[in-house]
Amino acid sequence: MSPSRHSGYIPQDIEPKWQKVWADHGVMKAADDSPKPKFYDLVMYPYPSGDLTVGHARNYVMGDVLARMKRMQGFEVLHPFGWDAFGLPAENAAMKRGGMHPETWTLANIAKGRQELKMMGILYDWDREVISCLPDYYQWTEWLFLLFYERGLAYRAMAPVNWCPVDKTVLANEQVINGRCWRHPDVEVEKRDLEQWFFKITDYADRLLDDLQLLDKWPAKVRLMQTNWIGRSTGAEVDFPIDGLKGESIRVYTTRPDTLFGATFMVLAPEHPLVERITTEKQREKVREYVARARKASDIERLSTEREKTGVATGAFASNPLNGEKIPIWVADYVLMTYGTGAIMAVPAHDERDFEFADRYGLPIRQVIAPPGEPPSTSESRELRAPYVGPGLMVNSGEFNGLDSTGGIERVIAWLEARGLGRRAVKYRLRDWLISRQRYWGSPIPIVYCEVDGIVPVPRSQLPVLLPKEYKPLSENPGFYETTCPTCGRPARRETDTMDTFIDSSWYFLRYASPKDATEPFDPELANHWMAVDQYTGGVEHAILHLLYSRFFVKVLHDAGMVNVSEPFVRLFNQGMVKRFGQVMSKSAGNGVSPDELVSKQGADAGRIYEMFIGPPEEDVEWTDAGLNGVVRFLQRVWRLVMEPDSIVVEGSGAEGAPLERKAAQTVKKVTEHFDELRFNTAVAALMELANTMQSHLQNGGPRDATWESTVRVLVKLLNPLAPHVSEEMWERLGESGMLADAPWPAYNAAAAAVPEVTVVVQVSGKLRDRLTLPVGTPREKVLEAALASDRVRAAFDGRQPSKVVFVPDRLINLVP
RNA sequence: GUCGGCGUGGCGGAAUGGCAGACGCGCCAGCCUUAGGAGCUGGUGUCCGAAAGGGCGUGGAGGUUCGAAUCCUCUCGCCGACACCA
Repeated sequence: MSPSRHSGYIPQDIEPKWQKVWADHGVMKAADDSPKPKFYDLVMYPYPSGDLTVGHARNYVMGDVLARMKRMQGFEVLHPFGWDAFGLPAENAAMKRGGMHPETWTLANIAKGRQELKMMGILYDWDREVISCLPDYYQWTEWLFLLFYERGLAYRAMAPVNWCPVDKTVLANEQVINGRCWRHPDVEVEKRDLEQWFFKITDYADRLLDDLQLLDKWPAKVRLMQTNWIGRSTGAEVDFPIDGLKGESIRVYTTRPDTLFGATFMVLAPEHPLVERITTEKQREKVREYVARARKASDIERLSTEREKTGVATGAFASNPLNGEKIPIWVADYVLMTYGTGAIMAVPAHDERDFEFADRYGLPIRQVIAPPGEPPSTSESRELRAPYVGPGLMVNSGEFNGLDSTGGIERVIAWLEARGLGRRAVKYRLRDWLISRQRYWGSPIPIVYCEVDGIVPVPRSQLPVLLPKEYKPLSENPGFYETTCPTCGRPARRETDTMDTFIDSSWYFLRYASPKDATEPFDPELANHWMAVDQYTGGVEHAILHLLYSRFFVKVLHDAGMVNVSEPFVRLFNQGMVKRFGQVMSKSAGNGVSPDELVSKQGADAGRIYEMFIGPPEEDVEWTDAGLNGVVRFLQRVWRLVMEPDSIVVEGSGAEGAPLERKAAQTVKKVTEHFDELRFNTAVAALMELANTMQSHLQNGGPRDATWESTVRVLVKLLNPLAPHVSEEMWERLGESGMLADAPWPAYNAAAAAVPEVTVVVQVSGKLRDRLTLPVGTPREKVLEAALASDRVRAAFDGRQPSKVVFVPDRLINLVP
């Protein structure tokens, strides 16, 4: 793009200049001991994939705009950046490049990414940069693992785990989507029984759920997603004695104790430990065959709701503790071993799944809840067409008949508790967090296995457990795993799994508070100073994973006395993605625009404004070159207004100055509020309006007086967070002293911004005829007088007189002829 | 299936319950130019009208209100999350 005929400004001339000035002055360095109020402005640290496009940059520009404004407003702003640098893509990329070390690839991408962010004019306190794959970070990840271990929150267990056959590692539940690997939507995960490390996030389920209420500045959607993910349900555990096995019973969990009389059979999950013991001789072969088949089936098959339910009778019976009735015990794979007790009482009349199963296998269906307003069906027949799952009146339920089912829940629980047959219980969908990964490129788990002492945590004095230089699986590297027991000194074996990278990212925001601390993960005093994060910006894809894990970490650290806050992020914002040609922008998709390309053509400032103006920040937006050109035009017009006002052709003569003054004040108000609310698109629009007003002012022959001069400075200042280079350059050329980045944000002049008038809507016969702008406090008679004086109102009356005048709320009068 | 969100010009989108369409893109006309994918000016929801002005308009149908894109009910369409969690 060539410069226009007007001299204009050339971004390539001024952008590097100011970037250097800001760096030399340490503009975004955060002082720990500042007397100013703090503002912690954080963007989710990215994976250094080497694929940074202007699409990703949009997120960082948002953070930068806010940081720059908050700084000018007098806050001590902490605006740090770092890299989520461990993880599989580095290993994959390294393998593709013939055995290159993942670290080489990762650090090269980081160096490049850092440059690209700087050329966009985005300012961070780079002294606080965090790189999760370097020992001075991951040694503290190890340290924190030990803390979790000491607090009983890290345990090793044999469990059926999700195994991704492509990545050759296990996955957390959160990383399995519809039974497939989160990284490979085409690859089904397999079930394997393995000894793995878990973090006991379920211990915190209640607090993670309850504290969501404190997060009133989070999107409701994210809170809802976390609520559903934690999935708390309340009900009762009930023991059903097994026929012929004295003293033994099957424990089930139900949320509907009120339907207990309707339990006509029981179902065990195929993996249930009692299956083998209770099955009768006659059914043994069938049951074994069924269980074997169920174990082999993938989760995708098992969890499909489309599929018809299958099952097989064990031949055994149990008795209903409430009425002693004998009911058959079945095995079916629609019951999951991983939820509740792995066994259910089936109430086909009031549960859709049980109904479907009973219907298929001809099992009895007995109504025990009558829908409100319907006569209860007296029979125990199978005539019911569909299960009724709502509340109602308890029927066929012995002594509980006639009770409302909602209250009945409590009554039945009390009955069971009094006799020791059951008890109130709370269950969660949330499972413990599987953190082991069978990969090289991650934080080592600081554990040693000794034949004598068993599981031995590596003492803190022996941290860090360093990754070996040689890139090959840790389990095939004797130099790494051969060690001695820290307790007894005998030969022992190191844990060769590494930690899920989501552990690294669960505490990085704390490390920013004291990134160079060599004695602990973070300095509690500094962490307490900077926490909580005032503004956290990142993609919705982390609504559950990262945001739930981070909340869990902070609660644990809070309990350990290391931080005061119990929630890390005060305000959360999920930005939309940038698309181009209808697809999410990325280098690999071939539709990416690199910061390089943008800066060398239209300049960083135009790009920054365009990213903010392109659409609402939370929406996905489409990048177009035409739209970008519009912003280039806007910036050149601003330059002309500020630097070359003489070049604007005057077509009128004389104009009042008052509108200019008020417009400026209103723009300050709008831009300040819109930035605070992250409504960047409308903030840009407000600045465009101001520029348009200023241009009209000159074209109409308005004076370039003191009002004009101050309006110019307001425009240049308000523009600074969005287009820092060009506004800084204009500021200097206007002869102002000091950097604009250091100048105070324009005063929020409420009086000037407020409209001193009130608008009165005049209706005649219920139809809007005119609007009058009157001074605040105008008496009623005067309002009426003004209304009747209006041409439009007179025309509506068509010569007649109003017969009735109604003053309805403040801003309206209603005239009826 | 369950839960949640969203439907406004040719396009992206504005609008504390108060003149719908700010701002920008695109398009049209004019000016300026040797030229323009540069710049400037004006116009641009739709229908009637030369104009003034008026009718109709925020997916659809009702409702609340003096007044609804906005609040309520139903409905259609799109998008997202979860999906046998007892």
